[in-house]
Amino acid sequence: MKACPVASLVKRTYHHGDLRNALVSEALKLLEEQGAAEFTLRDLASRVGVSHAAPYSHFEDKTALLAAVAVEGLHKLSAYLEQAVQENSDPTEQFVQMGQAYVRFGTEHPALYNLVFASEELPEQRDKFPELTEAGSAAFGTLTGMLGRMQQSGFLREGNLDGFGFAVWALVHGLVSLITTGHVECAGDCVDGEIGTTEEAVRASLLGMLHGLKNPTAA
Amino acid sequence: MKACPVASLVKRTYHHGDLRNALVSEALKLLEEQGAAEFTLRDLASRVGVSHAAPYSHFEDKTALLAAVAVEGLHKLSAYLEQAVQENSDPTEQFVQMGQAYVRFGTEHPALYNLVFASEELPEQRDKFPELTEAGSAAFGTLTGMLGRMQQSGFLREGNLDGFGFAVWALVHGLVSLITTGHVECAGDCVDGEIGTTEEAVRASLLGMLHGLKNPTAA
DNA sequence: CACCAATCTTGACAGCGGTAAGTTAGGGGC
DNA sequence: GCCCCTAACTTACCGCTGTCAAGATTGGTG
Repeated sequence: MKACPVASLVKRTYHHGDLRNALVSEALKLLEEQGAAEFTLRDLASRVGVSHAAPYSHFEDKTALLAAVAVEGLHKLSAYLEQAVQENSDPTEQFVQMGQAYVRFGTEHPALYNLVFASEELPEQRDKFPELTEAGSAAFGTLTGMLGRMQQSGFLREGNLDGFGFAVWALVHGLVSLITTGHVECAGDCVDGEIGTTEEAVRASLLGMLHGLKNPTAA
Repeated sequence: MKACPVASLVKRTYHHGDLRNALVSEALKLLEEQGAAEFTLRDLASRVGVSHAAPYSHFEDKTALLAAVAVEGLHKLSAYLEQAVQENSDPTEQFVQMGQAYVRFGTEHPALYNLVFASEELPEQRDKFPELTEAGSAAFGTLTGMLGRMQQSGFLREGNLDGFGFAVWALVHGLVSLITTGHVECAGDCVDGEIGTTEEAVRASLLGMLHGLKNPTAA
């Protein structure tokens, strides 16, 4: 009997063939279904159809496995952001749409987002996973790239680009975090109420920040 | 022998006398020393000098214990914010100082802050712990209260107060989260470098957001 | 003084991440 | 075509965790 070279559900053999990728992609699914707190190596392994110790042949650690998943998440996030750049030409709309794309990614994949940005263990081991830093810098670069073009065209005022990026990133990151943890509805009853839908509130926040970064002499 | 009515280190008796408060305050210390991930009920119990199951006489759950700790954290945060209001009269400075006080609280007590705002289990069980919602609303009220006074004096433009508060809160929350998780230095090498210290970057971000909320006809 | 109920201890359980030693089998060298 | 080496996988185990049940202790009330 031939071994199945790619991950599939037909007839497991002793050697899986592509366990590493199967683990990462199944972990992504698992994170969509449940939170990161309930995420278990043993559960993941049994879903892929291997024993609970098999992942240790491909990952040093649970953290190392999660780091690989986080890299995938960052690539996904970058795709969201790039799309917003390409679909809009008007600078204001490009800015707002990118911010909303960021928030959309976070709210559509809360566990994955939390893993990437709110987890405590990944940052300290970041030097062990250079891919993680690369993918993060790429996403941040998409943001500062857009800001740079807006600045060069005179739409944004002078100032350090990384500083602008930091402020914008903090805003959208905070929006995602407050929305996904459910802190929005409770402290003010503002969402879907007085200030309209969450999306409108996000747009308003982004416009506020953009106004602070704008070139005052521009239209 | 008389029992010691307050928590103390002298001669444990079978009945502690004030175990509930002792657990909460020791948990606060423990969170200062180590992250929330390493926080263990058994460790906490042994530090207080009781058996590992003793906390279950006072808390239904580990989550319930953490909820009580989170309430304390929110009270501390409120104190930080109130202080910023009382120590500044100039509206711009009051706004910036409150934001910086928020960020200072988060960076000085990262594990406690994370427990309150980034934890995944507390929100879903918030209806079980009404004190948690109350304390959160109080802190949010300090923010919107300040914004309301600034709006009434004409310093801020018209608009929904909760919406403004949501935007500002998201910004400072994002700042805390990015700083404490260490995502700032890596993606842009901006802190303590090109854009100066973290504190300056925080101030600049707050000024940007404030500018977007200002009344354009004001000075 | 006796008893009750709250408090605390002891001991157990399942499930977790991680390790060590043994088993299987794919693939290169002959 | 065969052998054997090694990577991949399994099984069994460890210490740890949160949680529960049953029993021990005792302050306070009648």
